Amino acid sequence: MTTQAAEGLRDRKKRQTRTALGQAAVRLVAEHGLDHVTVEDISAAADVSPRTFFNYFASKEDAVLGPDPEAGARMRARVLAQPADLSAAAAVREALLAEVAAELADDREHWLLRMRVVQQHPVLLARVFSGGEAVERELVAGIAERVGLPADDTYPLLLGAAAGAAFRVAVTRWSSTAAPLHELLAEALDLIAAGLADPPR
Amino acid sequence: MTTQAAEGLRDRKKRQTRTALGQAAVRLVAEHGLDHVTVEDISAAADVSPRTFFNYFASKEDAVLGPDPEAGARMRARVLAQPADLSAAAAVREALLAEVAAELADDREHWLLRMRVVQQHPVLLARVFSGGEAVERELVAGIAERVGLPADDTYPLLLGAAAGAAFRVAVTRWSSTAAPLHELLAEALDLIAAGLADPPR
DNA sequence: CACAAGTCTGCAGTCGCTGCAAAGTTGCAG
DNA sequence: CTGCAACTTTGCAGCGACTGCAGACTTGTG
Repeated sequence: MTTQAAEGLRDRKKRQTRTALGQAAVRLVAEHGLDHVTVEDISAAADVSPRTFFNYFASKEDAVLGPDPEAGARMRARVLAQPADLSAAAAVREALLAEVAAELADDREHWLLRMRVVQQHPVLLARVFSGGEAVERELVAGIAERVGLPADDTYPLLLGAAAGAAFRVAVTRWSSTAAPLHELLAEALDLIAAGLADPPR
Repeated sequence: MTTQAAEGLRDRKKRQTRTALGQAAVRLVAEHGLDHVTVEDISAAADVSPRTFFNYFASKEDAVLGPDPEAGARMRARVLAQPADLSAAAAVREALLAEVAAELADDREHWLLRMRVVQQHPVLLARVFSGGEAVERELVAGIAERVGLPADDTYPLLLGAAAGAAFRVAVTRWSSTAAPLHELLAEALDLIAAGLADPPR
């Protein structure tokens, strides 16, 4: 998120390089498509050697998605911070909406562009939220803690996976409508909370 | 599923090669782990050239997962075949349970081994069911048709994604319990149908 | 200023994956 | 059963992702 004040030259440079790579990746992929952009291109645009690219990201896809290692911890904290009278599902709903809002407020341009890239490359969709990623695992841990169940119980796993599904669907739909993302996300989460009952005709 | 009677030598050989590759892939990966097995190893075990491997599967992962191009159509048909008085969510529930039962009955050994491999390699988990795969898209199409909504409406997309999530969670849990898969799957689907309400303490 | 620790880079190599064209098989019509 | 058309297999050449290693360079510290 926002940059810490007390950090040396070294760390600042690292951060700069990382975001330079991430932004170059998103921009180039948006322009030319995922597999018309090589790691070499991205590195060149960020003015580092291709080898250095892999010191920052494990794969080309990671550079586009900008993993954000703190996102998991944030989601976990958000879930636990919701009022105690909310059900777990409602807490996850609020946490997710808040996270998306915060993310959008922080980095708007880059985030929008990234989402646009993702919806053009479904390969990436699976990795955005769910898929054994650290984010979902942390979220599941938060849910488990909140409801007092082990993290490998069906309920937390499922609520976490369902939240991921709602998020992906919202992003997917977002590409084909004019509606703002948070509305689509809220709609999806509500549908799930209603047990996916048949929609009104 | 079961092999057609009327097919020439040519097609039979193709089918044989495909399953030989698939089985070799699963077996070797189960023994040595996903990235200690090369495409060359798999091809050698199936007694074809590495180049031929790629005439059958687009990637090493595909060989392990054995995409089954008909699975999507089957799921779609199953959803539409459920009694009309069932809600869409219930129809999906029955369809999924039936598919899993049929799959297990058909190919038991190979399927069990494959699932075991998957749970050891979370990278594969994302691709098993969901993730922009053809299966989920067909399922969504079936749901959409059943409820009379366009296939890019939130409801069908979400129900399809939720079914995928339930499936993945069931497989995940399956690895750490003694319970049969269909029970875990039913439990997960029921939880979703209940709107993921807080579990009883 | 010197030294430890960390970072960047080039190099060499493995593996996944693709296009192409030659060689081998199978299906079929005559 | 022969010869041709259609299809499959294979080798080859090549790109690009990704990794380990070791040396050069930079930054933090006493």
